[in-house]
Amino acid sequence: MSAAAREEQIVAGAIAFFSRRGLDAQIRDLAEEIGIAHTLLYHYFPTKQALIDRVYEELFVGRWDPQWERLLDRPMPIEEKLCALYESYLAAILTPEWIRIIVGSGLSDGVIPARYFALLQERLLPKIVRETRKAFGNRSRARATAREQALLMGLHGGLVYSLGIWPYVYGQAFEGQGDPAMIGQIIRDRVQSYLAHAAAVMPGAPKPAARVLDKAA
Amino acid sequence: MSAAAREEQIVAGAIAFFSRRGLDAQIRDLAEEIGIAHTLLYHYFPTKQALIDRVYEELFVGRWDPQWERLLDRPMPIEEKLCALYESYLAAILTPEWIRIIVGSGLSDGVIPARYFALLQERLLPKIVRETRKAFGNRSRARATAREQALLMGLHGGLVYSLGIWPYVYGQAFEGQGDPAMIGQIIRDRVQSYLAHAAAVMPGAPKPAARVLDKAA
DNA sequence: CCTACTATTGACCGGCTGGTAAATATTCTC
DNA sequence: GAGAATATTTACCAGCCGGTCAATAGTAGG
Repeated sequence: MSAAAREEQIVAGAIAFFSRRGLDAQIRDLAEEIGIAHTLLYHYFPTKQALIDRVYEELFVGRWDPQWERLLDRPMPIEEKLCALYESYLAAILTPEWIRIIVGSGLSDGVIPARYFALLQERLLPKIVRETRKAFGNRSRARATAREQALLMGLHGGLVYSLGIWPYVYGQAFEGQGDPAMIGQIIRDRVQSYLAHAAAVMPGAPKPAARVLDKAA
Repeated sequence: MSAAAREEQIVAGAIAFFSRRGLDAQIRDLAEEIGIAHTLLYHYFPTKQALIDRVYEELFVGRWDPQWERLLDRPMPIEEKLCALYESYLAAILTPEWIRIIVGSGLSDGVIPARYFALLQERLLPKIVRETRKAFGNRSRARATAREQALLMGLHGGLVYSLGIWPYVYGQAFEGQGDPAMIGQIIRDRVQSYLAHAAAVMPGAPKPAARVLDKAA
């Protein structure tokens, strides 16, 4: 087997293996799963950490799509924009490998989430807040308020949690899992739910704690 | 030191230790942290697993509050009901120990989340769906639809993710962290966002994919 | 005090861990 | 097809892991 092909096989095997068994799992087991002696790994990667770094590159850098940032600048209704963004974003990250490895890394040394969320917080989230404001006629360029951030994290986290962590970390199935149409419906519902309350948390919004639904109770 | 006090000290130490280092961490390190020989642990717990089981009891069974189920039956506006429920529920679970240990267990054998979420899915979530329907005049007793479940998981997951996983698993601070007033505000915003779209996903709701905000874009 | 019980410890075991060193198998080049 | 380069393996090491065992320190009751 050629060196390049072997290396790819090792990286692919490592992604599958570490996502199932955690980054602390033993490289001897990984080697056995691939069908090689564990020492051969050291021919391609100097240490276990180097292999893990390579997994990070493949999974988190490699799956980041610069289109996501540009998508928010396109002239579309805000709801369509957010739905399109999350359809594309979630399609990239909602795999057992991505979810389990970033969560596992968060529980251990946390370097992977630290690097990844710096990217997310810098490139994507502030832009979403700004576009949300624009959609409601709010031209403010001020930094997102705590409430705006929290509401957006509710949208973002709600999707990642229910479609990623829930099935792949907790092993809980949900109705419609694996059905792209249902995923699209869930995204749309969550985006609409986000937008329905977005205006209330923007800077200069009236009556912060108004109970909008008393009449319905 | 009395046997009972020593045992409590060990359990408390184990909760703090395992939450920081993961359930795979070595009991020798735990013993050193407590200030005892690691063999003394075996005087109080026959195996490492027995100690972990005890941690589960203390943390997940011990913190479950039967009031949560009853709270949903009280005659209050739905928004107040959900805010009160999540204030109390999140106060119990939003600690590094609770969050990190349940997530860590999910990544390894998954027995703790399996047991815990069975409780949640049986005792709390269906009742929330039913109360939400009632608040909007929908008397249906049918099982929650996939969209209803997903929207509720959006509320639930959005809160757990942004207030629990984000800080305690990913180590990302958020504005207002540790401020009870801000937590209350975030809960209220998320509950209002949930309720604002709840009617649209109930059984018999009109126009599933209507774009409610086109005009705003 | 002495005895019996229990809390606590140090020494140790077998198996596993990341990593090294050297030997062997394979492939490529001329 | 010889020789060099490299892919791959076998044998090994030092340290760590959960767990056992027997010895010691401490304490409560008579």
